[in-house]
Amino acid sequence: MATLKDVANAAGVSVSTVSIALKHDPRVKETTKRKILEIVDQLGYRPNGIARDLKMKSTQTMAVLLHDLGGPFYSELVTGVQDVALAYDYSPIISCSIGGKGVALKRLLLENRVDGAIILDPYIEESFIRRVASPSLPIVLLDRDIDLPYVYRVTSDHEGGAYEVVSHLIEKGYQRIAFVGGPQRSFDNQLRFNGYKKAMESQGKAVDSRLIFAGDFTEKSGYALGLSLGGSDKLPDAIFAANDEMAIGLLRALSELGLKIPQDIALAGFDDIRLSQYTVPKLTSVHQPMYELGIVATQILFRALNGDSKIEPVVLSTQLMIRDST
Amino acid sequence: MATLKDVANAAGVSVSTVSIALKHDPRVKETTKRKILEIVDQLGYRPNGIARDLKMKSTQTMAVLLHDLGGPFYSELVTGVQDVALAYDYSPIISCSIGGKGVALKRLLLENRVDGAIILDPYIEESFIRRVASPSLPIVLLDRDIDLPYVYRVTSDHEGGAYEVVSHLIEKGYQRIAFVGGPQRSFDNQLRFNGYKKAMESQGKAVDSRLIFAGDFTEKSGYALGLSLGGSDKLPDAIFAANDEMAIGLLRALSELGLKIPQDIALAGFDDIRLSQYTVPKLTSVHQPMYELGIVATQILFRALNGDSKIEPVVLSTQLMIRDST
DNA sequence: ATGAAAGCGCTAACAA
DNA sequence: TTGTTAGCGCTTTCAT
Repeated sequence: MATLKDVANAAGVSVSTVSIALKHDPRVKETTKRKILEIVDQLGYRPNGIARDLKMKSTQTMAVLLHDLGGPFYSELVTGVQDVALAYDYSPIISCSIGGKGVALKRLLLENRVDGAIILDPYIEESFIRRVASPSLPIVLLDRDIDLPYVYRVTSDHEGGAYEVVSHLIEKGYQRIAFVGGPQRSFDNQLRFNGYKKAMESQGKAVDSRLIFAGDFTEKSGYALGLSLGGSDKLPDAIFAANDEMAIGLLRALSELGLKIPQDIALAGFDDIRLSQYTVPKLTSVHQPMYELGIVATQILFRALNGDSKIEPVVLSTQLMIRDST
Repeated sequence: MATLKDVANAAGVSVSTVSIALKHDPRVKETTKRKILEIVDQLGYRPNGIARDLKMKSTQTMAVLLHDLGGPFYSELVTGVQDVALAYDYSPIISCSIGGKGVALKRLLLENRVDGAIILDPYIEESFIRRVASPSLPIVLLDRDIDLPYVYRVTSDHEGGAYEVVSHLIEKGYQRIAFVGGPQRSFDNQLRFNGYKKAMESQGKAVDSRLIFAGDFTEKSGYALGLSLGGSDKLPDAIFAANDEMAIGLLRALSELGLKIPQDIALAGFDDIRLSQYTVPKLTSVHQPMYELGIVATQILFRALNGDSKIEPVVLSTQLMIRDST
């Protein structure tokens, strides 16, 4: 692998001349520059970014840490991130923690291989985030509620979205509206539950604990719950599932039990994953602005990178997608 | 940011002692080590990976270059990559080219920021790949047919999968089987067409050019084609779409036209995306072994990284998923 | 217009 | 058991 020095030697000039010549610095004569470029080509010289990063103390790279790539919105999120990063001449690199035992995490964040990070991963521990966040490594945290220095927050309005969809159910005249939640410790889930609760209470409906069920955000858990629910005698007349995966599981189970949706029981989800437009009936859901989330998160990261530390948490509005299941 | 030197000074020892102490090298006395560790903690010292990479001329990092993350299989692929990479103590970093104008590509591959790469992106140009592939940067190319030094190939058996699904249609008794293809220049598409052709010819059916249609792998193109096809007088009795997206578009269009599937017309896709299990009727498709693809690609990359350059292209078998649309 | 030299933070061979 | 030193490939200040 040819280095700057090799090029310099071959061209009969010094490394510094080559270095600046490659930046098209006007200080170097046209003729020498041309010669240098020729040799670069001939030797197949490629700059060593690592050496450059070391010298510059900057990588022009930011990490986007996702739990897994399977989720339906990551693509949109990353597109948003990229659109902003590009303008700053930064490259986002994506890493998913699942299965990686945190090796990549450590390499990227703990060992200064990136200038900043955007994290959407409920499984990365708060202690780790606390440890790595610093003025030289600001972190934007999505969908989590952790208040730490050098950590900035952006989230969708889970509570508002849930409030809206449940209000919609109430308006439609449904009386006994069940909530099928995800993991208790999930921040999103809590907010969605809060929205459910507030919507119910604002209509003078007390939250009935017999109408609260817990799944784990998987389709499977929704399916299981749907089977037991559908078989019980006191069926609710509507269900708000805290995410679409579970809603789809519920839908499948209830349909198999011969229940008509929404006539026998209405069903709404959250996330607006692609599948919800294809189920029969199409699923009412709440859309999260993932692209905007990516945009905003990245903008905030750059503000922090530029020394701005007074950044308030941002909450982005969701959008209710009314379809045929309600 | 504290450096090794800072730690050394504070501990009253030399940098090399600190350096090896942090690797738990038995050469350094327990007591000094303990003191060093204490200072490390106190100063919040974090090793600078960049400096290390420079010295070591190795990043223990590999790039996984995807076109976008929206695809349904990337998650599985990456999981496969990670499972193998972990065993070699390597970290995969993912980058998607879409929208990035190749900035990230250049930074990663051209400037030696990774030790190797796995590429699944039909839009990265051959000339670029040729330029960057080298003994010190081997590349594993997925689903492409480019024969270059230091470039190794792994692909699903697109042709075989297509052959199998079309044979299945023939066995079922369908006579006029149409092919709805993707972009002409797509390597996958060509192979799938070859499979279609071979299956037809092996049954003595000539390929009828009036039964060959071209879309662009999007649902939208399938939908448009479906509308025009469904409205024509000479409807085929089965369609093999070169991917599920188009098949789903076709399905939607044909259903809207009141055609019954598979009674009026049968339909099969390719890729086995998640959605195909949820359409009505469920879509017959061909499953690609994405996880294995990730595994095999990564294994090959490590073989190459270890100096093995005699590596034959690998083709992995697909699996026919017969569902209700045929 | 070009060169010499220092130094980014680390590792490892060699000395002590 | 610990320290000295050179050097990875680059950028940049200061001379010339």
